[in-house]
Order: sequence, then structure tokens, then C-alpha cells
Amino acid sequence: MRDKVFALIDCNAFYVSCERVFNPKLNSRPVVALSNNDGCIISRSKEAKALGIKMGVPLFKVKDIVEKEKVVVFSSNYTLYADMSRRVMNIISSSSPYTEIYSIDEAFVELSSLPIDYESYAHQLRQTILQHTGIPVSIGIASTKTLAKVANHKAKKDDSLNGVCSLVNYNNIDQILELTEVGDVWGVGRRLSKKLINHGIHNAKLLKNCSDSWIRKMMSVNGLKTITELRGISCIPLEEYSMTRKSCCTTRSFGKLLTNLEDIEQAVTTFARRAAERIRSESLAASCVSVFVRTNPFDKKSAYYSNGASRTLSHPTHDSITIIETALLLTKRIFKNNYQYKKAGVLLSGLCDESEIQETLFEKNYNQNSDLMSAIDAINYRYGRDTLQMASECKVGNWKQKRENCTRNYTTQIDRLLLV
DNA sequence: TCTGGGGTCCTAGGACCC
DNA sequence: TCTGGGGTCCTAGGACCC
Repeated sequence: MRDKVFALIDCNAFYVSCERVFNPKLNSRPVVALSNNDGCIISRSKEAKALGIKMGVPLFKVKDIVEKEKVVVFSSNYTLYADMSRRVMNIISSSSPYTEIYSIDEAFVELSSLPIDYESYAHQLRQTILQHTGIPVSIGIASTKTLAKVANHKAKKDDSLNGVCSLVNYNNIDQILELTEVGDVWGVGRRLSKKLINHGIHNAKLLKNCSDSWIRKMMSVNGLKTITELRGISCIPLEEYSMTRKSCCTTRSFGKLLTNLEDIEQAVTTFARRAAERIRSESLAASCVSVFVRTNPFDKKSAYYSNGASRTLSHPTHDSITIIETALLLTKRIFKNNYQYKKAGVLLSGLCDESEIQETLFEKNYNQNSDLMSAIDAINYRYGRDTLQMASECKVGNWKQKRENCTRNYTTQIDRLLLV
């Protein structure tokens, strides 16, 4: 059997690149994009990285650098990023029949059965994506997904490579692995990398040469897969067909601290409605609803409280009304007075396809709202996602998030088109 | 003052069964 | 006083990814 060949296409500083497409003046300036609620930095341009701004750091901790160096800061605009991602992924999908969309800014492609020169394919694809969307990407090519990640990393760092790095037929992979920090290996996170470094395993070459049994003990079966892949044996397959999800949750930090049950109920209603809408859009139904609330864990001065509760429904449903009623019941159960709440969330689990819902013996008309839900979904699709809400929500709820520097939805709303 | 959100998988340990 | 062996299922917690 022929060896596999995986290409990993990864967008460079994706959220920042999306913003730059619509504002080219930012092209050589330091730019960052923030997480929800303008909390942490989750995307950085090359210039911002060079200033020492780390991934995931809270904005307030780098405020001095941001001000002094005039770093441009964006609130995240997921509507825009999702649409730009769709465009990039469409180009990738049409370039090869074997594609896996791995995340909003990454895709794997399996190339071994295609009669092409891998590196020319990659350069061509990169050029097409840039030309059609304005998004720069880097491409790593290797015989396993884990090695393709390593190659991609190198393609990003080494400017002389023009954004493409292939390890196929490359005979000194060990040298590259030696220069790869163990924490940069796909599948080795913060905790494991600390543990491994304590045992003297600080780069990918050392990790690759560990014994199977030791790795099994340290990192469980996933670690075994990782080191096998580093040795060039593919054991994490391409997943062309996305698995149906097993859970769906909506959670948010609040823009300000909440103390009232009523305010939290408003937020939970919105979270429950959004989650219900999402599973309906995927033709799924939930059999269990969970709710959690918590205060701010970083605030050491105020009392900490965190609690959650779940309820299994008598039958799976995607009806917003049932899901919201259940969520509110659970909220009342876990809410306690005299705490300052920072975050809440709703989790729908036990998901099944809507066509597989079993009828119940004793309840009638349990699906009576389905026409109503379809009508609500159609209206919200046409006029914007929060056009129709539940009465227990509130348009300007106290929980609403901070989003101080958000760009327009240039590509998804006709009245928000870029003006030239 | 200010610290994201949405997922998946694995394991250990407890409860329970015969 | 002495107290088996072999299972399954569920859950909480820990790890990872982006």
C-alpha cells in the first residue's frame, strides 16, 4: 500500500487576517483580535507577536504595550470570520476530493492518490486562496497528520520557504524534530509538556524515541498515537465526514457582575434559546439539559460559588419552550443570593437525530410547537438572529457583553458592504 | 476595573449486579 | 473471627484541541 500524504492548510493569524482584508492599511501594523467580552488576545499579527504579546493573555495585562506601540485592537466578529472561513474551505474542498475541515482556520487534505506534485499543488492552492479571499495560509506536507503539523509550523516560521514545507522524501526529519519543542507537538498540551520536560524530554525527537510502555503510562493511548505518528506511521486518519456532535453548549461571561436571579434568568433564557436553535439547524434533539452558574474565580476577595444541575427530559426535543422551561427550573435550583455572578451556561446533551425521537406512551402532542419553531427560525434567519425572542429575555439585558471595537459584517449583510 | 467559548476523549473509582 | 470473582455502567475530573 502506498504511504499516505497529508497536507495541513492553516490560515496565518486568521482573525487578524480577516480584519486586514477589509482594512489593508493595517497590513504592516501590529494588530490583535480579542475573545468574547473583550477579554483575552486570541489572534495576533506577526508584528504583535514580535512585541512579545503572548497568545491568550488578558488584554489588561498588556495594556502598556498596546498603548505605547499603537497596537490595533479588534473585538471578535465571528459572523465575519465564519463567512471568510467558509470561503477558504470551499476553495480547499474543490482542490481535492479528500478533505477534512478541522477547525475554523485549518483543514487537512490527503494527497497520496492524486497524480500531482505535492509542493506545486500547495503553492498553487496558497496562491488561489490569497487571490480569491485575501487570506494568507501556510501549508505543511508529511506522511502523518502530526508531522504535517510540524511541517506547517516550519512553513510559518521560515520565510524562505514561501509558506510551504514538505517533509515527504525529506531525509533529515530528526533534525527538524530536534528543533521542535515538545510542547509544540500536536497532542502535547501544557500539563504533559511540563511533565515530559521534568523527565528530560524537551523536544520532539526525544519524545519520538521514548519507549511505548513509558509513553502509555505517561500519556495514555493518545500519547502512543502521537509518537507513532512522529515516527512516520500514520494512525490518525482523515475524517472526511464530520461526526454528529454529542453535545451543544452556549456559555458566556457577563459584561458586568450580576446578583439578581432575574438577570441571570434572562441570560439563561437567551443561552437556552440559542442552543435550541443550533440543534434545530442540525436536525438534532436533546435528551438532557444542564445549567451552570459561577462567580469570578480570579477575584480572590469575594466569595466563590459555582454550581450546576441537569435534568433528563421525558423525551428528546428541540423545542425552545421546553428547553427554556427546564433551564429556568434548574437555574432556580442552583441560584443563591449574595453572590456576584460572572458566568452562566446551558448545555444540551444526549443528542440524537430528530428522526429517531421515540414517541412516548403517556404524553400527547409533545411536538406541538414544531411549526412555531420553524416559523421563528425562518424569521430570525431572514431578519437577524435575535429578531424574535422569548418574553423572559430582554433586548438590553444586564448581562450583555463588552464589544467595544467590532467591525461590520462586511460579507453577510447587504447594508454593511464595504464602502469604497 | 479588566481573565473566552466550544468541543472531544480517556481514566479512575464507586455503585451495583450475579 | 473468617468475607470472592468477574463483570457493567455512570460520573467526575483531567487532559487535549482550536
